[in-house]
Amino acid sequence: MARLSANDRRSALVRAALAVIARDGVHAATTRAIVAEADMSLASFHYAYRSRDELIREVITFVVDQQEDASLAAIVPLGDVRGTVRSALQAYFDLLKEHPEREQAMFELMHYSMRTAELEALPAMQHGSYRTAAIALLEAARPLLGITWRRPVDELARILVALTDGLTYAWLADRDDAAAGRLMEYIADTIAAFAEPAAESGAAPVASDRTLSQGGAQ
Amino acid sequence: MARLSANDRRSALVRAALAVIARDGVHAATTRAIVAEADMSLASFHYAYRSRDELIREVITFVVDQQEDASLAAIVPLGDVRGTVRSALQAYFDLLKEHPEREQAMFELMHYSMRTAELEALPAMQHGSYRTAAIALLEAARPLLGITWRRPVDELARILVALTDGLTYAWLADRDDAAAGRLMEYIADTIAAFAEPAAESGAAPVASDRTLSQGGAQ
DNA sequence: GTCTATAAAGTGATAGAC
DNA sequence: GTCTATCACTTTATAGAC
Repeated sequence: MARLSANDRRSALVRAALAVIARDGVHAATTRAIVAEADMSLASFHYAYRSRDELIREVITFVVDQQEDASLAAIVPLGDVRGTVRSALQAYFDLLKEHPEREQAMFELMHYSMRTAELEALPAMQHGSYRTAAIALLEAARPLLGITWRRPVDELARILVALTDGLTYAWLADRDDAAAGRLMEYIADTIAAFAEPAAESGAAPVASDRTLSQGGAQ
Repeated sequence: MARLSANDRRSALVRAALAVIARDGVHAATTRAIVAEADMSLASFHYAYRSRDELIREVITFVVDQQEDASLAAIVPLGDVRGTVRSALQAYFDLLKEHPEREQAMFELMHYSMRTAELEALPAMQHGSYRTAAIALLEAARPLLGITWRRPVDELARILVALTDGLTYAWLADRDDAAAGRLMEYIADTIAAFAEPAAESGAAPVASDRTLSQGGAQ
């Protein structure tokens, strides 16, 4: 095996561990499976990491930090609130369909953290980073669409995250694309119902949308 | 150890396994931990079950069946749709707060099933049983409150289950009671927005409620 | 730094006495 | 039926040669 710096080796092991966890689950991510994935010897693992737990801890902080950046914050305003939310959801759902194992791995890693005293704080941090992404989406939409939100953005973000988690879990359980589509329609409707045209603003609202009706939106 | 029938021993082991899983997680539910919990010898385990996998399979089918019965179907109509849904959610949330490990165990067992080829079908079944319970709640509310639903009950059930899953996951992650309370208020509002007074009915509607507005309901 | 070899502990499962 | 003892295997982690 080529000589790698400790940092290179550590990050290679983190990526290998993530690959194993996504493919076979947390319980299958043994040191041997991880070094096989990274094409390393078992001893090299313990040269880079003191213990398996130390690696798993770094895997979890890695995915939490990673999420902080990207996620669904890639907002593409589509004229109205409903369409904007709907397209953001579709982008997320496409990713989920393409790599279901990844989202499943996130869930498993969070449950692992909840069971590990040392990692107790991480689920709240991860959930917080999801909420941060949702807040960014909602805040970005406000000036672009010429709207304001009827309730605190933080509260709407919690609603959006809860719905997205529910969508993810439901689809992972039954793989029902059509039902997921209907659920996304509802989510777009219910979020749009919290928007109202901004009263006074330099930018003209791009479009008004159905902010009051919800039941008949589909 | 007293002599037990095979059935008694099997159900004792299922209960012991559930206790271990709730307390320490699925990965900690080794045959030795389970027989210690049940105060049995290791050999007795293999007298009752061919393998550990066979027990875990029975544990999962047990919790799925159990859920089919009880869950949140204990409906207490409270005059209007919003209050009825809100109180059902509160009852569920009180259970969650009292035994967070149980709900966590459910999630872990489902993820375990998703990773086990033989148990692949169970997550869809479990999710289906949640939806069945939600349908029962929505159907029971209809005549009691003199309302009809604007959309197919199955679709509303999916929304309600997604929101409940999201609520559960969020609270397990951050244990924020106040945020969970606000989320439950929203859920009650958004479900109530799908109700409308029944047009023609023998029973008089108990109360009309805000079926059209949603944003200002809180 | 990287390897092979191995220690030490835990796992599911079984044999055989009673 | 129920037990103790043990097998065969896997796991994390380390020792020591190179």
